[in-house]
Formats: sequence, C-alpha cells, structure tokens
Amino acid sequence: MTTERIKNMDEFAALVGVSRPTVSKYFNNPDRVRASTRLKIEAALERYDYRPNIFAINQNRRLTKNIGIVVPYLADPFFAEIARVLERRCIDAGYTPSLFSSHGQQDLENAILDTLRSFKPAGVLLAPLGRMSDKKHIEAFCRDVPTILFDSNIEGLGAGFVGSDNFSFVSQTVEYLSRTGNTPCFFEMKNPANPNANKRREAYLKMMERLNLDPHVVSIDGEGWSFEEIGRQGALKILRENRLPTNTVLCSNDRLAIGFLSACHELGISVGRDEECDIRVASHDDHPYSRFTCPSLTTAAHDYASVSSHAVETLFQLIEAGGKLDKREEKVFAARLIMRGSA
Amino acid sequence: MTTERIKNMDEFAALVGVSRPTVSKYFNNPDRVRASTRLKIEAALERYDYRPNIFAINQNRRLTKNIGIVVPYLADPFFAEIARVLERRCIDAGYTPSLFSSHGQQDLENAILDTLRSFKPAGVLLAPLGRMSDKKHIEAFCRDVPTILFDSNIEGLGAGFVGSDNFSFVSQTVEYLSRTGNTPCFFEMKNPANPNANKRREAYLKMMERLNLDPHVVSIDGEGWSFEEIGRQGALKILRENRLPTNTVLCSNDRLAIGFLSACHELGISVGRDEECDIRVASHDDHPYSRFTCPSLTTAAHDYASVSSHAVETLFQLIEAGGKLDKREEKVFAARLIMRGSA
DNA sequence: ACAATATATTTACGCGCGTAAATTATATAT
DNA sequence: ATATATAATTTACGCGCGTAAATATATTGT
Repeated sequence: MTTERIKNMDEFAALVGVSRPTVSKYFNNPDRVRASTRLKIEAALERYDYRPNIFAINQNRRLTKNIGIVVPYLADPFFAEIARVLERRCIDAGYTPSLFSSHGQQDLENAILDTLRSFKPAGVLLAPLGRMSDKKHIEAFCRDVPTILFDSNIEGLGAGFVGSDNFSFVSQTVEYLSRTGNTPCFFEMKNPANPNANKRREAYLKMMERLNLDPHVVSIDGEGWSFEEIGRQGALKILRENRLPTNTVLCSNDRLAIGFLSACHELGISVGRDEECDIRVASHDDHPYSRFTCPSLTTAAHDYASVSSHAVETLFQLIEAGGKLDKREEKVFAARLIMRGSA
Repeated sequence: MTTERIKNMDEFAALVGVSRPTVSKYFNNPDRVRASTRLKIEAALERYDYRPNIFAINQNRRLTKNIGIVVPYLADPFFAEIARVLERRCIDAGYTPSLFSSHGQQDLENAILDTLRSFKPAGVLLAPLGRMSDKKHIEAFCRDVPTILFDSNIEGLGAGFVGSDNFSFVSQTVEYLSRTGNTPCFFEMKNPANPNANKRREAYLKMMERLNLDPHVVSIDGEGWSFEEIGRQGALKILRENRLPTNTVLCSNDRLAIGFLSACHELGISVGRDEECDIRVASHDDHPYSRFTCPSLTTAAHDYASVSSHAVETLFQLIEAGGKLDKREEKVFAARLIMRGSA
C-alpha cells in the first residue's frame, strides 16, 4: 500500500491505465470487464486501497444494492438473532443491508419507512409491529418499494410474507402436553400487539376441539413489549388468586413464559415434568434464552434457517422480477418441538 | 397533499417561489432563512411532501450529519438496549445514526469500519470487540474519523472513552457478599474477549486483599460470545467435580451467571440468600434478563443513562471541536448494587 | 431620508459517479 | 486473410445537491 490517497475513480482509473467507466463497470460486476483489465484493476486495488464513494454510487443507480431490514424490537434477542442471519445472507448475495428497529413504536416505524424510501433500496424485509402498525402508511410504502413481510403477516400488504405456521407450533405443543399429562390452558396477553398471538389462540381452541378437550384461555393485562414483566405480573396475579384452571400451562410465547417461570419461583411453585412438580409450563418460539431458564423451557422452535433464507430468496426474486410478483406469495414453515425440563 | 410528485429541489423551489439554494439552506438549518420564506417553504412541504435526496445531500457536504454506532454483538440484549438509547439521543440531536453489529468477529468489525469510512460520518460511537479487535485497523480508522469508544476501553484509541467503573462494580458486590455471608469466589472465562473482564478480576483481587480475605478465581474454558452456554458448561464441570472453593459465587458478568444458575438447577443445587440454600450467586451488569432468572439475580447495575448520555455528549463536543480533543478523555461511571434473590 | 451595515437570496460551478451512445478491440466463421 | 458478429472500452452527459462568491434586500443609526 502506497502513501498516496486516491480521491476519486478518475484518479484511480488513471493509475490503472483504463478509463473511469471501465472501473465503474468493474465495481458493478467484475465479470463484465476483460479478464486482463480485471487483473490490472485488482492489482491496483491491492496497492492503493481505493473505495468508490458510496453516496455518489447510489445517487445515479436506477436500482441500488441496498436492502432495508426492519424489525419491531431489536432488544428482543429473537429479532436480534433473525436480523443477524438476514444481514449475513444479504451481504453474501452482494447487497448492502441496513438494520432498523421500530422499538415498538408506530411513529418510529413510519419514520423508518420514510427514511428507507430515500435510501432507494432494491428491496425491504419488514417485520411489522402488527396491530400497532399504521397500515395505510405501510401500504403506501409497499406501493413504491419492493417489500417482503416476515414474522408478522398483515393481510394483503407487501409482495409476500414469510413466517412460521402458528398452527404447527400450537398443535404440537398441545398434542404433546395433553398426551403426556393434563389438559393445557393457554396463557396470553389480552391485547397482543403481534398477530401471531391471535393465530396461536385460535390454533389452541381448534386443537382442543379436535382433541375433544375443554379449552381454557387465561388472558392477562399489559401493554408494550416488556413481555417478561407482563408475564410475571400476570402469573403472580393468577397464581395468587388460585385462578389457574389446570396444572399445565401453555404460554403464547417464550418471553411470557420466562416471566411465568419467574413468578412461579417467587411463589415457591415447582415447575417441571416430574410427578412431584406442581405445574408444567411450555411455550413457543425457542427464544435464545429458553434453554437457560430454570427449568429449561419446553417449546416449539421456529425454523430460523428456512424462514430467513426463504425470506431473502423471495425478496431477490421480487427484485429480479422488477418489484412485482404475479400474486402475493405466502409461505410458512412448521415448528419443531423441543422437549426440555419445564414440561 | 397533491398528486404531483416532486423530483428534485429545483422543482420544489419553483413551487415555493424561491431559489433552490434557499431551500437547501432551509433544510440545513431552518433558522438561516427569513421567517417569511420559512413559512412559505413549510406550507409547501405540507402540500407536496418533498424530501431531499439523501445521497445527493451527503455527497457534497464537508461534514455529514451521520453518526455510526458499532456494537460487538447485537444479539446480546445489553448492547441492544444501549444501542437503542444511543440511537434515540442521536436522533434527538438532529443526527442520523446507523447501527452496526460486529457479531463477535474481527473481520466484520474491520469491514464495518471500512464501510463507515465511506459514509463520511460526523462521528462514530464504537464499542470494540476488545481482545479480538484489530487494534491497528481501529487506530487507522480513528485517525480519519472522530471516534468515541464506549463499553470496552482500548488504551489510547479514539478521542475518548466512556464506560463503567469496573472497580466500583466489583467492590460493591464483594463488599456486600463478604459482609452478609461467606467469602466470594470469582467465576470467569479463562480468556475473556472483553477487557472489562480482566479489570473485574483485578478489582476482585485488590478488593479481597483490602478486606484481608483469601481470593479464589475460578477460570473456565470457552471461546466466543455464547456466554450463557459457556457459563453453564463451566459451572456443570466445576460443580460436578466439587471444585467450588466457597459457597458464594461472584460471576464476572450476568450472562455467565445465567448459565451458572441453569447448571445449578440442573444439578439440584438451590441458590439464594436464605440460610437453607446451598449457594449464593451474584454478578455484574444488570442484564435486561437478570431480574427474571430463578432466583432473580443480585447484580451491580450499569448507569445506562449516564454512560449513554455522556458518550453522545462527548462525541458532539468532539465533532464541534473539529474532530480533535486536547487530550483523550476517559470517563467511567459507578455501579449501583441491586439486591435480589440470588445472593 | 440616506448611507452603512448585516442578512437573504441568487448565480455559477463542481462533487463523484452511473450510463447511453459511439467507438474500438477481440472472437468466430469462412 | 477478410468479413461479420460480439464484447469491451471510451466519450459525453447528467444526476441532485452543497457552497463560495456576487447580488439584492432588510435593518439600523443619524
């Protein structure tokens, strides 16, 4: 590496001995220049460490290589993890992902979409807030920017949706719990922000009907994204008032379950699948922390890998198709039951 | 809002009835145009919903309004949380933050810094990987871009460092544990990636000496950022081999402690401050999940608010000072002991 | 009311690159 | 070796905006 600093592509092209547009083509696709010139350019890159100005690049491209990734709440390790995988896959495909978190707020989700618009992204992977989302705003955004929804589906929005099959999650946990012990009741937030929560309750009811069992839904109060605390408070109340309908609890998601377990410990209620334990607790998501709870949490796991890879692949298809698909594609993946200590 | 779409600032300026540079000035600082023209522009903004092209803006600005925020591992809720707060504060100050995660990998940290360079950021808030960091690379970056380190200090790098006072953390936990029960041993990873871990061990040793107590450091194997699993495996091994020197364990950080608690539960060892419990466990960080462990975790809490606000304020000072401070500023904040069920 | 000063606005130019069209070099077939 | 097709390169232009310098307008003091 030499001491000289290259200011722009002109200067760099002169050093290489080709014209600037040739260098430009090289950066867009190294295969589209002659092998001999590619070698010359790459040799020069070794020595001079030049990088094209990212703003100038994007200003004139009809289609940028940017991809926006938006999640509702990044402080939730579940989303942090899926965002990490999505980022990785975008980078590997030659795109430049930028990550945004709505932090559970509608105005922030809207603001992010507005910002994203001026980023001229080739496409966007959006996990919407759900019930809290400004549907009109998202709809307008999707009209202009190729967008694939993931995690939470909002009917009709975006060019497609990739997520998990909530019925598969709940049917497996309900089947397992009822087969190996007592009838499970369903523990959930009263007004869940996430549409998956509603689908899970419906799946629970349908599954119980199919098994000819009495359903019991326990809905607790709480707003926002502090699910652990909401679950803990709700569980404390229910348990203290002795209002738990059965000794087997199926939580809508792992974060609620983490709170539930915390409440049980506080009240001296033992949780586990052993005979001598007071109750069994199971849940859904396979949250990164679910295997470290005490006891470790029996749960239904997302197929992270399939969801993320199918989401980016659908987006790439959409981008290549020019931003429009013939019809809105919906794809959901089945869960995998993970039996641990709690049930 | 009218149906017409405004393509550029020229078009918008024509609609307002002023020249384009006047509009440009307005967007850079609304106070630098006459009140009457500001009203005209704002009225037009209401009707036409025009936004300047973000790439064109940044291409020519000598100093952009971009701020880079880099954390070592975003799937760690601790960093997700602090990143959230930092983002918020940057936005409130009129800057445009972008968030990056090194995902625990040196090559990614380097790549992020390279990308960041072409973003021409006004400043960068960097929480380095630590021992895994490519110090030369970071040093070169800091020469070109005004950078404030946070969380992990690397001696001499960046224009300043804002973090937590590790001695304050450990002295409080050690003092509390030894005052209310037995001598604590120190549970840590053998080769911690994070420099704070080393400082905490040193603080433990110094504190034990000061209290005239026998120190016991328990170092466990493990690489990477899966601290919970590392802590769990390490604890299982130590506990099974009955090698725990005392019945009071002070973990280097909460994520290790979460793994430790998990191992205890697996082995049927009761944790808590009550007389009848087998051992006590305490830790440091006040990780978002530490209050939901079973039992809830006694820990020393970061002053999140002070660290984040001081970090951005120092960065703003640095930016206003033109990217250089007279001397490297280091500021650390004291911990707050949080007594919960585990010790 | 008039100059002197401060503040706003406009004119004019360039940033660093993408890209269509024009040109030139290379590959293929005869 | 020559004509033809094909691919690579260069020429020429414009993207949307920031910004210095030139000009116009408002403010202040007398």
